[in-house]
Amino acid sequence: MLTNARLVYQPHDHVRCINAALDRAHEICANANVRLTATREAILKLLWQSHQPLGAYQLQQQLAKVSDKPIAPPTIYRAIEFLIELGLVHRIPSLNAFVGCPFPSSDHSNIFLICENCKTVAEIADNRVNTLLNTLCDKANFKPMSQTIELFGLCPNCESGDNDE
Amino acid sequence: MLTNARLVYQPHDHVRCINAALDRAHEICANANVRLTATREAILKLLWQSHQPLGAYQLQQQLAKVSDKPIAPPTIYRAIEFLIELGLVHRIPSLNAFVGCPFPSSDHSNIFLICENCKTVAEIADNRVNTLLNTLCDKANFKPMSQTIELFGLCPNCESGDNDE
DNA sequence: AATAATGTGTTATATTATAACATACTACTT
DNA sequence: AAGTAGTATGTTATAATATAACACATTATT
Repeated sequence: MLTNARLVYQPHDHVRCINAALDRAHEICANANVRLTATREAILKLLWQSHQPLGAYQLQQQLAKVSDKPIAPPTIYRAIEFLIELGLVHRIPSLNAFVGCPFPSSDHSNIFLICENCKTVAEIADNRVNTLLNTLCDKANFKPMSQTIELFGLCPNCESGDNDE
Repeated sequence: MLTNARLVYQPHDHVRCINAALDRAHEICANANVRLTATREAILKLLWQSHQPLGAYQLQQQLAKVSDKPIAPPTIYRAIEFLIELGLVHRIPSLNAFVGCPFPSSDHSNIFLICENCKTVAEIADNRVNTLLNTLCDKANFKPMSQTIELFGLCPNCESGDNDE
């Protein structure tokens, strides 16, 4: 099992998250021989500012603060698309929002723990889940290609009464 | 395990699907002491016309053919909300669309098999999945409340080369 | 029939996402 | 270094999805 849950739910040095993510991104882009342009990197960085997913228009607003020129939605969506294709970012469909992937090079079971209170999202990858789902698909004669598993509930901080918003 | 996959992927008497769904709906509404109004019933019926999810505006168009008056989005969304709350309908977040639930009274693991070719959606409920996911949540100290599991791939008909659109 | 509760109509608008075409940048070739 | 193909972004407009706010209608109950 692979997860960033422990980290996400604890106070931690967030700069390290960001730097680690950017390092991974540079490496992955280099290997894939594609360009991590300024806009793309800026968006990835913004997505790692917290463990709460951001929508495209939130990203636009945040970018406006950083950059001098306003950036229009198509550019945002293009950059997001790029990052998703490389596995660096996930879309959380039920939130219409995007979050950085903590283990972009690993197998993706794409299990998201979404806190309904503070909106924090942690991710899990677990082979047993994939195995089990594959078994179910087999029985149904369904050939799975990709998946998104969204679990909604309360993170440890919010369940214990904290309001960590 | 509970699923409608076999049924969905085979030619079948569709009128029975619809009638069964409406019967269940009437019963559930009666038990809950809420009203299955004409609009709500019409929308549920439309959602059972096929096993392909429909968006709110598709529902609106279909309704326009049936009803005399045009029905505005808020009414559609209200009816959908009602049906979802009763467990009669699911939202498929990645499609922004809605589909009838084949076993509204049972435990919901909410596993959707979404065919990327013909868009057909089958549903599975399986306790092992829930058990496993609960175990993972426990380890992460996350308290799950609800979930949506979307599996994208090819249904048996589309994988075998048919184009069952 | 009066009333409260529930459901729908109506208008406007918010939010999310993409199409289509123009321009700019990058890397490679010669 | 200039030309060129490929890639990335800018720009404008608009499509698609969803909801807010308030008015009116219907239903159930007394």
